[in-house]
Amino acid sequence: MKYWIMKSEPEVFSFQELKKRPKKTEPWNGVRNYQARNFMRDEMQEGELILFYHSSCEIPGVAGIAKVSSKPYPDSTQFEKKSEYYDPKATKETPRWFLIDVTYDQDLKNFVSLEEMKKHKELSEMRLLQRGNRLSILPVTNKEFEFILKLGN
DNA sequence: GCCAACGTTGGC
DNA sequence: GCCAACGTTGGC
Repeated sequence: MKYWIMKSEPEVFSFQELKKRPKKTEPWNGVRNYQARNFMRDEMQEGELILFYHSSCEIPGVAGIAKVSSKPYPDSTQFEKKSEYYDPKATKETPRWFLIDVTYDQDLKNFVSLEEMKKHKELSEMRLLQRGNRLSILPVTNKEFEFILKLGN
């Protein structure tokens, strides 16, 4: 069982919007970074828990808990000419971009801000907090996950 | 809006 | 295969 953190700009797609989806589920499309793709395609397993992180906003931080809810499959937006995520080098025979579905799991009582996370030495090794890190999907250790869950509840 | 850090592209 | 130029991310 692995744990993950996935970043989303709340103005584009927030944790609250995920919860409001009819099936509380959303395909995590638009990822165009190979490392992040590889996590989705090769490592993420159905049922694994995700810290849903809000980035590029007034108060960045973890907004809630989600879970992986599908096996990997091709991101359909790569084939759509009108999509901002269109990739002319991708074909249906050899798709380049894969994704998994993400489903709402649980709310946190409190939003756990980036500022808060930085205060705790228990989280000092988190990849999210290392400088220069820009990956939108990152693994989180069991201890880090539990610690953040505790901060939020 | 700035800028550090990094990923990607493309000429050679 | 190198590497400069360029683009993007994301906190501040």
